Amino acid sequence: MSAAPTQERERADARRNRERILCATARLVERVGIDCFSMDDVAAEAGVGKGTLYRRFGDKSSLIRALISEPEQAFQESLIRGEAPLGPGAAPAERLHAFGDGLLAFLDRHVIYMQSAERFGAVDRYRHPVYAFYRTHVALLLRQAIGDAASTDYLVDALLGPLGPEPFAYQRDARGMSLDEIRAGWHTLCDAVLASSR
Amino acid sequence: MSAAPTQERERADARRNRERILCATARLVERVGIDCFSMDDVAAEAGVGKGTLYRRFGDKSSLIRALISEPEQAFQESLIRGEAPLGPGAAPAERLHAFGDGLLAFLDRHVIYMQSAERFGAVDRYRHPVYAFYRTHVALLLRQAIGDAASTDYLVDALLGPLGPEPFAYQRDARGMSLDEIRAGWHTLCDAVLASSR
DNA sequence: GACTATAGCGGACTACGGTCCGCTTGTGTC
DNA sequence: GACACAAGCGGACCGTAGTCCGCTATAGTC
Repeated sequence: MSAAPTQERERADARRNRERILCATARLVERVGIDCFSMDDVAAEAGVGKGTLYRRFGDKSSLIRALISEPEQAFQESLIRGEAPLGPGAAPAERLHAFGDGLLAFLDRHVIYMQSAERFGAVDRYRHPVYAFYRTHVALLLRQAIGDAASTDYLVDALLGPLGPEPFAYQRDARGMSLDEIRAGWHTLCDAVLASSR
Repeated sequence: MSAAPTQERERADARRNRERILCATARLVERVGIDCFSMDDVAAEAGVGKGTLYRRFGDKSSLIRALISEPEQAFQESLIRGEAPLGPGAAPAERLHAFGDGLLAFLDRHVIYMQSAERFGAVDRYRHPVYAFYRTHVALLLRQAIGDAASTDYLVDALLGPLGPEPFAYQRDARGMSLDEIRAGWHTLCDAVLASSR
């Protein structure tokens, strides 16, 4: 429970309250489930005022995302500096497949948080900085793999589409697909796209 | 402004109020823009109580969707009974392309409503009956075109993904793509998927 | 240790979506 | 036309996300 100081200097009470809030939120999620607690509940559980909550986390969406910020940042880190095939060193096509596997594994664990955060979020998934990050990554790999065609940019979004929280949750929970089936499906899609410009 | 009686018998005052509400909503949307009015505003503008609003439309999402229910139903109708290539009579692959064009044209006109409805909706896009309808349609065409493989079902979702309100709005408004560029991109994706199993 | 500027705090307040329930009005029956 | 009854109505009410601003605690300075 730390979720990045981010600032150059953090006052002691601020730090204490940030941790309190994150712990309280995690406790509430475990006790009553995600989506079954209000921001007032969090404030009460943490023993802070609502103003403090919003000063630190902006909105409910950010608070929920903060709960999974560590694994999310770790995944992003491993894309840039991790070991091949997720990180640099492998062939672009191979890295692309590894990226899909990695993101699907991440979703399989954290999708409830992602969905909840999205429900309360002011910006949709596509406008979120994290999407821009993934987009850049996939665009680079795709261009390396199949070169630069008019529709390459579009195909990036097409590949990222099924890796969003809603489609994933739909496939897994509503359609009852296993993680392996979803993975296999995405690899088929990925191969189709990779083959399209060759 | 009618949006389907749906029931076997509708009382006169109920009908009158339904029309009032729909007209008032349309007027508000035009005056202040979508998302800039509350349900209280609608009730006041229509001259009815809030209870009436919710009795007829369930929630804000449904109210907004009701505004575009006529063109939406017309589009669905043309998929089933319309002229080829959108309706029956053309080759599956051709119908698939026509479906994408048609849905993108629909989105281009109504995406603001779709997004707003989704923001307030209790169920996400994938759980909405309309998605199930499109899904069945595309699944049928895809199976006719490339046969039944393990991942065919997944590819249906992959094809429908970029035809959602959020990705469309992102591509058009945030990325500045023209409708033609988006169309071309989807056709590329569609062709890639169609070629994948041949 | 006293002083000060300010980052941080807290909770009353607002706006909004949605519910509830007693009252009204339309409709079908005689 | 009178009656009964149910479909429909309306607005007070509730819970929740998010704001605002006067007050407090902290961290540097001397």
